[in-house]
Amino acid sequence: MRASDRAYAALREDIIEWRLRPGTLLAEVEQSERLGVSRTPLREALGRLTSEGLTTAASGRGVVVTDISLEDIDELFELRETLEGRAAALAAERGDPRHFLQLHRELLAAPALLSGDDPARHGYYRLVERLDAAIDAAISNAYMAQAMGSLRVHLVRIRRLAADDTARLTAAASEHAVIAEAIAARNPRLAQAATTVHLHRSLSHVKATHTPHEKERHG
Amino acid sequence: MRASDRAYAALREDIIEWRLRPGTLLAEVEQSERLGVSRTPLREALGRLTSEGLTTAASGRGVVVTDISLEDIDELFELRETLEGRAAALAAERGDPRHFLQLHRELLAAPALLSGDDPARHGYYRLVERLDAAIDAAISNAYMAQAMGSLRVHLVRIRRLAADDTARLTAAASEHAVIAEAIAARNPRLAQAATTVHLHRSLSHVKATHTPHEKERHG
DNA sequence: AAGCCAATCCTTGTATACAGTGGAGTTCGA
DNA sequence: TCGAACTCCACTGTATACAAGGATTGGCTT
Repeated sequence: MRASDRAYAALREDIIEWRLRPGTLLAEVEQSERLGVSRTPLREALGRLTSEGLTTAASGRGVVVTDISLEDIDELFELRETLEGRAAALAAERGDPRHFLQLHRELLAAPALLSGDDPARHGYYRLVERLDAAIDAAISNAYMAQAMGSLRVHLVRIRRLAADDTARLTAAASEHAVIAEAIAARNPRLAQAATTVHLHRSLSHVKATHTPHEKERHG
Repeated sequence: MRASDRAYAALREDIIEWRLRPGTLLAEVEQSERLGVSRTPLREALGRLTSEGLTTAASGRGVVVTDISLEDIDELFELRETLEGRAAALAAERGDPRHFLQLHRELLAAPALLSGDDPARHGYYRLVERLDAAIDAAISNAYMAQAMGSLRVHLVRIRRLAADDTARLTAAASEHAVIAEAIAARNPRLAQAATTVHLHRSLSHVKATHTPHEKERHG
């Protein structure tokens, strides 16, 4: 694996996992020494992060980790509703019903994944990722897939802000199940509506859990 | 201006203007000599182009100019309809009607821009860009603006494929005028519908003019 | 004392040298 | 004659040295 890939992956995970908090200045020499690569591949990694929006170029000082506020979350979900709503509708038109029926069944059984001893909820999130991937594959539109992919980077970052308690994840699983069912039934309008409902409930949850911490300072 | 910016701008324009055709291999030394910069800034430029999708990394050989086929155009317009349709609706909800009324008036007068001696249609395209910018500003959503911006890069590239004759541009101007009027009237559904109509007619025109040349080879 | 200017330092931006890997071409064997 | 393997070359990937620019801090002036 290339050194620039390692630096990119390490920095990306540090930002997503909030080990590098918004506003943190990433100086080239500092980070290159920390990650054990030279400045050249590190610069490439920073360039990729900046193009994704995870970092912002600060003229003359370096790059800083991009801030993500409540306003950003509203904007992010507005775009998300636009893209994922349409994606669900297109998947309903084009997808293989059997595939989504299978995902529907697994999503109905998701509470079992949440009750077990899996604090990081890997099993659950993996199932949701499979639904996303199935929708991506069904619509077979590279441009749309790329647009949604660049969105998901920021969403994973937000996930860390929300207290994803078992109650919310159980509800989310059933919302996902409705989406999968609508796609399997080849009902585009229902699939889009179910996606809209799910996203609004997710957003409400994030804002409800995050607002109390709003006053804490960062930097 | 930085050398990497110059290299980026030069390569980007070469690709958009079809001076560098799809499939062309961009070797680092070759391009760095041609553009008069060293390999380091050139690599940064290539990285940016690749993240935008204008070039694709070919393992071990370098980067090649991304192909853009008729299928791509369908996919591109599918995403475009999703994003721009929603953007028009949001602009109708949030924009300043006076601003869009002004654009509406100018778009009605657009045929005058097309009849004059301006072979590159700069005046016309500038007016359309102002409408795009006004919609962007009205929705005030950085994520959505970025998504639409990355789309427009590819659209400019396609524009070169279509024979933008005066007849089509005159029709397009009147379609744009309808969109501006709907936004000014604060009618989101009409704005979205007008955008859908406009994009479908644009797509039909592109496909009608491009299909005859489909068989020509490139590389 | 406050504001402005200048100088210095730290930072990014660029060039180039070097290493490693992948590909293509050629040659040998079946 | 065709296929496969090996070798060589060219290209990318990385490191480092150097240059240039901006920001910050100190001193000077008002």
